[in-house]
Amino acid sequence: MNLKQLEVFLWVAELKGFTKAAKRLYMSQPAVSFQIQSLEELLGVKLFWRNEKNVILTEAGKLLFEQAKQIVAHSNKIKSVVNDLKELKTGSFTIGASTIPGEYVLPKLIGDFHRRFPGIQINVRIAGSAQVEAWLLNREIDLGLCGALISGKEIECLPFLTDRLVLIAPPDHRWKSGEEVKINDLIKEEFILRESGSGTRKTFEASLARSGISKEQLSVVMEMGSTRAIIGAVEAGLGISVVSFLAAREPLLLGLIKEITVHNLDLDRELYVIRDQSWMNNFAAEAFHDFIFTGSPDNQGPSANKIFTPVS
Amino acid sequence: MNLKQLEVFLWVAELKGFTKAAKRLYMSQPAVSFQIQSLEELLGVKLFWRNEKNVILTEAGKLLFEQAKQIVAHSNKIKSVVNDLKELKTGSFTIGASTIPGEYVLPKLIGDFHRRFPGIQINVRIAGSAQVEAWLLNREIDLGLCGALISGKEIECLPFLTDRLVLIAPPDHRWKSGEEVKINDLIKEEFILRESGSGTRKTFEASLARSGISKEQLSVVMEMGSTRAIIGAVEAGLGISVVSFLAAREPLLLGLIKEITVHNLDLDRELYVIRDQSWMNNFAAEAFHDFIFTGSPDNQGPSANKIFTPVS
DNA sequence: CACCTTGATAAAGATATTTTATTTATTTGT
DNA sequence: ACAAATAAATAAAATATCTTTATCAAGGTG
Repeated sequence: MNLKQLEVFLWVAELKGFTKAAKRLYMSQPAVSFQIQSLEELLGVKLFWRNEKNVILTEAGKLLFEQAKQIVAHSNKIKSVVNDLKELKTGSFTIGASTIPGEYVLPKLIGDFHRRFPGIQINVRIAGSAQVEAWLLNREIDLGLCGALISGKEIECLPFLTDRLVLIAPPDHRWKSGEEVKINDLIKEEFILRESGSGTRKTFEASLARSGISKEQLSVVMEMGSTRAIIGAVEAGLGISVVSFLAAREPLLLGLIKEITVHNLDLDRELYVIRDQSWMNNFAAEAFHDFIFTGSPDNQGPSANKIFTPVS
Repeated sequence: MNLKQLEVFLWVAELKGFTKAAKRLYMSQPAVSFQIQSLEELLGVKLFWRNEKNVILTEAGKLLFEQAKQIVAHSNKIKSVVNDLKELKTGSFTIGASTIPGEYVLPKLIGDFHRRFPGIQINVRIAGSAQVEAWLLNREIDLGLCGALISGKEIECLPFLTDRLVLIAPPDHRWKSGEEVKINDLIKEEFILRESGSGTRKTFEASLARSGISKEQLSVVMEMGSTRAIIGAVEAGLGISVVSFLAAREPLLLGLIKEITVHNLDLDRELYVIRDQSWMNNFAAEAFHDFIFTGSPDNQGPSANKIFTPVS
């Protein structure tokens, strides 16, 4: 059997005539006869009662008519369903993000994207950078947002946002807000930091190393797995810290903590979108990837991209 | 789109390989590649992620997989549904019958037929012979059972059962049960008869005419539309009548009425199956038509055919 | 590094479908 | 009733489509 046969059959039944169906289908009448005959032969029944002046469905024809309508409709629907996928009217993808981009960048991005493409379901996973990379290689996520790369051999990695780390201190710290201190002054302080291996910690230690200070010279009094918890600890006067500006912004504005500038210490760090080049493209994931750089058309890009210079 | 493409697609997806699908489908691997490519081109999406060692469905492929399974299953079902019709596992037809065959022959026939072909739905209409013929020409019924024909030009008409009319009288009538009376004796009697135009009445009048008695010579004291009602009236002593043996049999056996023989009066009459030759065949109706003559295989024909000589 | 498996591609060959031309049957208009 | 018209069937040629054989390229394996 064959969809062409069914389609021709439906039109012959609908228009009650081989010639009429042929015109409707832009084919010759013998071709219609041929399709109907081949279908009748296949099924072993006459489908039409050909007679004086009219062509009428037999019982088997009536039965087939109902079934064929459904099949042809269903097969046409396939095209539109696949098209919906291409046109981002439907679809889904999974994005993984490390904590800073996941908590401070992704929510707004997702919000804007969802407003633009309401039919797309987005699944989000948040964990450490290493886990995000593992998920990607494992093909459990379509895209990742993270602060640092580990292996990176098969992974496409594009910077999409420049974050910077800021030195924060409790409001009652002897350094004044906005004061510029020297790098060596840091050695005397007590630090509360994210665990080793976290993107933030690695960035900070790399910056110090560039300024000739080894990580062992710092006095780390506490390690915490959550940037928000660290900020809370700094607020409480337990020590000072270096955290992503993205996370510190609100407590800074509220005066719960203060920012200290360190002379000559470069604390900028890129945030990256990562993607497995060797894996297939998912329309929605690709659209989101583009969206990260271009932003929504009806909304001049995610706010994070405005605050920090977007990097193509 | 085309069912072949979908079928090949399903097997490639199922077996996760072009070569494996090719073997399963008894075709060459390039033919499989061709079908998948043409489908991908048609839909404008990649359906498989072809890679080292494995072939994996893309998102669009997964979507298509679900739809294609249904379509292919549905199209396969068509063949079996049509086959059920051919094999009389399903189907329906409408039969019309005049009162005598409809009430005394058809019930048993239908019962036997239904036992033999339980999937077939039978619709029955009962009315006068003229109405049955009109229904047939109007194509409202597939078959008809009746006692007499009117036009008959386009109608195939086969006798399937010989009925005979019997003269019945009340138990207390002066004629004795089984007594043979002369035709002229009938003129002195008071008759209760079916209406003019009914098969029974026409047969009776035609028989009388053959014996030289015109219908005006009879004294008809009552006309009734129902044979059963006539028998009741005869029981009650309102007169005598001539009715189908089929209808009179039970009251005769119970002694509620008695049968009188009329010397030299031929009251046999055929019952006919009628069919419109110029109309299409319905599998179930045709099977029933055959069944009327051959009877059920597991049940030596309908009892009516045993009591009266069946006529081929 | 030779060898095997898997899918893609090209070109020839085989099928299937469509068209043009014609036939048959029936209907319609005069 | 007879020519013209309409509708479907059929035959043969033309075309389109699908399949195969042969071959290639890439990746994995012993």
